[in-house]
Amino acid sequence: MSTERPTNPEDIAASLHSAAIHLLRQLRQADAGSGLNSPRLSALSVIVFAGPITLGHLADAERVRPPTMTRIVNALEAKGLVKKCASAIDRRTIHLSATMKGKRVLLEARRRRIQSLASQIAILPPQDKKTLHATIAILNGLVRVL
Amino acid sequence: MSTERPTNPEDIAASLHSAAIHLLRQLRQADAGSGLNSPRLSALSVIVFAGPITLGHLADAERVRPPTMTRIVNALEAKGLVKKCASAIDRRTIHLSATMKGKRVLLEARRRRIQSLASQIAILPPQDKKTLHATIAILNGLVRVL
DNA sequence: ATATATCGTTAGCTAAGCTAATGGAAGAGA
DNA sequence: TCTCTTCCATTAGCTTAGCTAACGATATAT
Repeated sequence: MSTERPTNPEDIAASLHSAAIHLLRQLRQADAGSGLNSPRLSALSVIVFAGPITLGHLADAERVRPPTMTRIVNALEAKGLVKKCASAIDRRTIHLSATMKGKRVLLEARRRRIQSLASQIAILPPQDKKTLHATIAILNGLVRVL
Repeated sequence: MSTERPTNPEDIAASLHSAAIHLLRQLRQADAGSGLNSPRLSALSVIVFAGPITLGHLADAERVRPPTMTRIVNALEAKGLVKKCASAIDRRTIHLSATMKGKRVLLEARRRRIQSLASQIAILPPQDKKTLHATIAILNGLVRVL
């Protein structure tokens, strides 16, 4: 008897993993228009959506060490996309937030990424759209647990 | 009237994008045990599953330039994970394939990634598993078109 | 036979990954 | 109040990865 079963957790996990890799690899192609490379775009994204945020938390969120994030943030600041504010409460830390320019650049980059995917989703049968919608809640639950 | 609709393509696209990012970021944590960094692991993965493959095609698949892939492949070869074979047909090209050691390292790394995800999927309700299973086919179709 | 195109490599640049060490600041304990 | 420990981000210094341009060897077209 085959172990290939529709709801075998290992098979689902492997296929989800593969699909996510290919999806992001494709979507990343649209980033060339942003003028930022992947690590910078990713950091800016977290600052825009989760800011203000400390450098340590940002490094945690991006799974890199603080020295690495220091350089990335310095580059974003030099481009006028991010600003640093010292904390009045704890002067060891800095609070990072996006400038208006930074928000604009990030949202434009995100729009480019999302747009081609959205245009493909738009032509799917309604049942497929519903399936995708249901999947998102499941995936969000999985990611939170991991 | 709200534009937030369950099957609005933009919303689905944005949420899928975000979920994929978070999923892979989480899974990438398991890679530390492999002894390889992300670019090398990724290249090895393509060689194991799509090999033998030329350096140019591998660079295309990974969305980097040939000089970048040359260095990554040289490092993998130095570690005994990959071997290069000159082509008898076209002596400009080389064929890359994984060694037994390379396959072992990659499959072990992949097992680590998949395992934690599979253990979470295993405890989902059967309906959620079916939803995920249905989603994979849809996602594979989307990725192919992009 | 010659010119053009292709494949992968090398050179040289910038950026990103790391650890260790550092300086400044905050907190805990005596 | 002083001292020690811990915390936060930066700097230094290393390796690796990203790029383009140029190159040499090879294949293809004329």
